[in-house]
Amino acid sequence: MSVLNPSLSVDCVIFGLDTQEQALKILVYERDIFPDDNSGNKNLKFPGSLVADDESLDESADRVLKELTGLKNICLKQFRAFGDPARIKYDEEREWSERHYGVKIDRVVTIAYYALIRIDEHNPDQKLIKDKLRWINIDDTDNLAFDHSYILAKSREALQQDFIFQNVMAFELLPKKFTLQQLQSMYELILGSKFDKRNFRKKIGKAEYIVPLGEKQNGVAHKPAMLFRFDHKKFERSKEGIRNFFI
Amino acid sequence: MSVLNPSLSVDCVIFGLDTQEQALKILVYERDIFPDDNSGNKNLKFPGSLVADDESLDESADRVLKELTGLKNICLKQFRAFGDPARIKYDEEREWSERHYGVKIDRVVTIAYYALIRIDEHNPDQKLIKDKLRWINIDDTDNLAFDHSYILAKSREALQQDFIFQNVMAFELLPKKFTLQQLQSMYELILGSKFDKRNFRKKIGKAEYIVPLGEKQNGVAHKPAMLFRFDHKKFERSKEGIRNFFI
DNA sequence: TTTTGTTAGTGTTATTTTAACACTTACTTA
DNA sequence: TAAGTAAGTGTTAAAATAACACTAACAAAA
Repeated sequence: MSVLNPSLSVDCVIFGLDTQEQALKILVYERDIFPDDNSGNKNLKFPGSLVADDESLDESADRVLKELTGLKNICLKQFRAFGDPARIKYDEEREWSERHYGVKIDRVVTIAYYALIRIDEHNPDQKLIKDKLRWINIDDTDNLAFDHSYILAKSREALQQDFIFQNVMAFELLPKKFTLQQLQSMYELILGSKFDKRNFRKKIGKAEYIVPLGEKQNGVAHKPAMLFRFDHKKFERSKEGIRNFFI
Repeated sequence: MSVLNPSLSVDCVIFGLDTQEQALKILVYERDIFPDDNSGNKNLKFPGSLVADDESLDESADRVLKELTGLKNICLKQFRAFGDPARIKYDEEREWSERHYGVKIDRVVTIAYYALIRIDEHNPDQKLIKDKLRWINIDDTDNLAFDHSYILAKSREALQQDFIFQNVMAFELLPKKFTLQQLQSMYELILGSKFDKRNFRKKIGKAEYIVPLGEKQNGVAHKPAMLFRFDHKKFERSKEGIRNFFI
């Protein structure tokens, strides 16, 4: 594989919903170039690499994600390019990049993608996990490598907008059968705010793409919840009629 | 100026509101590589150029726009990168690019920006206009150069989303003093749909950042309209409270 | 000076949506 | 059988939406 040029990369912000802990996490790759970085997260970066000369940006993102994490068939969404000349902050980072890629690196413009996945279903490659990859809580991400904290902030904005506009398949985040509580929790984690349970359920009741299964949870130490499934076709149809709020 | 690399460019989609004609237009640059292109628009492209090695992407877009059109102090918004290996469609285009930039071109990834301006205020440089630059109606843009028709389609989507989310200063499009009819027309042109006049005005009445001036139009052959102005500070403040629609 | 043409401006109503709020039910485990 | 836990449910007041048609004020033409 020959790289398109040494100045263009893709980076992947993978959001994972941890249904157990009810937390939103991101997948980071651990470098070891700052051995004594106890406080910050300077060693943590998003999976990313240089773009090859025969692939589109989308293809590049898919490939890089697969190579670095084992994750495939993930719906990655490009959301922004980052090209500040000073986005490589430390000399150690530049040196690490040059060693890592085996090319001279001056400046790298990166095209950033994000994806939403369910941690317990799409698990990254186990041997990679042990080695270099980690899920970390999204609120626990100060001072990541390069400008990756900034990239994370922008990816969250994009995610929230896309989520509201239904441009994003957030339902990948839930198990096939889910409860309304899990659904609400997902909304709250993505949008970063809390909703009233009854009002939330009233709204969901109108969304014909969330269909009750007539089954119940079992084995839980409380009243068992109804289970629902998500109807992709109806969801796609429902996307049409959204241009009603302005100003 | 040395280029960062010959594979990375910026392109600027400049939307201009023509208050007279009440039309939304885009600014295109005319090449002459297809002398007999009578039907299509293969010779028309957005202003764009290669990124220099010492500038950020945003700086590059500002510079390129200024060099090619004379426009400056325009608020450009990055919305997407385009990197399909086949986005240069014709050999003639590749040859033109190589002649034009004086470098070998294989493939160019471009970072696309858009801006909204008022045609009668920010006029592009007159001598450039006569030569190479033209405003064309936005519905009149089939088959532009490279993948620029696709870029245009994506820029409109981004514009509409940003407009609804108030991430964009659409009020740059109007004269300092404007009528509600002009305002409504702007909304309709950007969002591509029509609104009821009375309901529109009711909504506007609640937007405290659109303030009546107590003046009227004059010289018009009908009942003169009230004039309004736009209050930037109040607008910025009003942006905070938008996270109320979900699902 | 009157008429004509043109756009500005305005209010009501029925329907839908929102937001706030608290108790009972059904299950497991102790 | 009691205690603990999350599920599930309805009302109401306030606000937002959507549909709808006539009069007012000006310039230009007759």
